[in-house]
Amino acid sequence: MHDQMEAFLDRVEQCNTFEDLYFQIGALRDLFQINHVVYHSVNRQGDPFALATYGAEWANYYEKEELYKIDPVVLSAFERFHPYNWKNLSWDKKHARRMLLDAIDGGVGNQGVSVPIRGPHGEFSLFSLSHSCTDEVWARFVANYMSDLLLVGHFLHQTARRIEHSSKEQEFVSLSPRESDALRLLGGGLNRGRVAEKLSISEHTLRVYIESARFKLRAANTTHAVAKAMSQGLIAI
Amino acid sequence: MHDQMEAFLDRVEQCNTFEDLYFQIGALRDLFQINHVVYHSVNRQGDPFALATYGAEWANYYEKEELYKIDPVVLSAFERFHPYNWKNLSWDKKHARRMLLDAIDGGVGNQGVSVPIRGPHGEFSLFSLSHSCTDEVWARFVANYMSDLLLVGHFLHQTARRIEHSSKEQEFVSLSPRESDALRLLGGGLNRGRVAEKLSISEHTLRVYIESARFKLRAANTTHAVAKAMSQGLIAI
DNA sequence: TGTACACTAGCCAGAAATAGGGGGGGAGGG
DNA sequence: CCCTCCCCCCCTATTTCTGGCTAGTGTACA
Repeated sequence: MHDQMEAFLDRVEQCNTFEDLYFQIGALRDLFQINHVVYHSVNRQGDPFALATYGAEWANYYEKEELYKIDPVVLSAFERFHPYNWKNLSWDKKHARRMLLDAIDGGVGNQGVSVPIRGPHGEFSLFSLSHSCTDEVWARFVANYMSDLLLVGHFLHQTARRIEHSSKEQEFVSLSPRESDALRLLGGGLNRGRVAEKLSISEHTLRVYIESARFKLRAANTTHAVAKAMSQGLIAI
Repeated sequence: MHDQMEAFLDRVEQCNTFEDLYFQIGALRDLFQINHVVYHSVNRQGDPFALATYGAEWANYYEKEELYKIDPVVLSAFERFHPYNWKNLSWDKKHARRMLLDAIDGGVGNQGVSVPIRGPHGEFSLFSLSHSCTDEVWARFVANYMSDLLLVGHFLHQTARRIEHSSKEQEFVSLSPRESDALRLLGGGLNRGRVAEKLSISEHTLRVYIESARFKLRAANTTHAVAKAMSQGLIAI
């Protein structure tokens, strides 16, 4: 199995189009002999993007019903670092439990595991496997292939971002130290007076920084600028 | 080697203190037979934290001279997703080249590879190996152990955050749908008038949501509330 | 069958942020 | 040498946000 995984990772790295990648997603499903494999970007502002072995039916239903708003798999992804078994999420809300039943009906399976993947500039993807089996069998599967899941997730993302970057030129903003300091402190709840005090500059000067940061980030106001800077990984609160 | 890496990852997972982790860092250096191993958080504002096999001399010098401000290894980390060989960075700046010579003098080695690791809430760590050898030997080393480096980096970070989180407890809040809608749209740059319009409620009502969200999140103002909600994964911009 | 909480709506005064404009100094790269 | 970018300071007018009140409906849960 280990050699097969190495070979798989090599094939992923050699993909040059999303079609290639989609094919590898299917190959991985066959390799693991499970119901489904999904890789999708949970990017906040970018175009939604997904490679999934799901049928279009479930995908459309999911999209239309805005299930990502209540899906514990997606919601908890933002909090997680390590791959997580879907079994360990909180399914006690009524909506969530109903969604789970819908998902099982939709052929997704009653078991799943997701790997969160974070890149520069706030890139965020989720790599998930789902299957139908008992809790025990699935727990063993997850434990056995933990390392492989991490690597596959990483290489899928690596390849996806290479393909994406080759197709379009993206502009990344960078903030000057003072600008990011200003936004960070503002995001920390300090008002302009406090921030200026903390940075040992006049409030007027501070304003220049905030405005230039807003301009760079194309933000409508301070709150927007802080939110954008956070989602692009430029600052951390 | 593969079995040894698996065993190593297990030992890392079993660490319960930073001292344990530091011991494993040293063990990894011996396992790879290289000069140095470092794991450190590159958090922009948070408490600096590092586990390194370096001597205190170089570490102090690095810290005192604020070399992280000009170190290409650190600066390019923010842009990278995949592990990167230090050879491929831009050392053409005058400061950078001088720093490199200092580092070689300091026993760091003339070769290195770094693995960027990103977690929730803007966590950002760097896991680096350094050594003294020829470019060719090092390139082979990096290529051979790429997967291992990724896994070790991941598990080091995973364990470090577990140890850190166990020492301080966090409070979890939950927002009502309207509250999170309000914060999400505000974070998107809309002003209160626009948000109220979009949610089809009066601006006065919207304010109640913002204030209750602020209260729940213990935020000083709207910007703070949005930032906190984002960093806790309650909303995504 | 309360009790809690989400959701809705309004008013007012004061504090804070934004939108424009003006100025200057210094460090680094082409 | 110029050009760019970062850094620092000041003014006024307008818009927006915040904090302090009151008060009704509906739903979920114990």
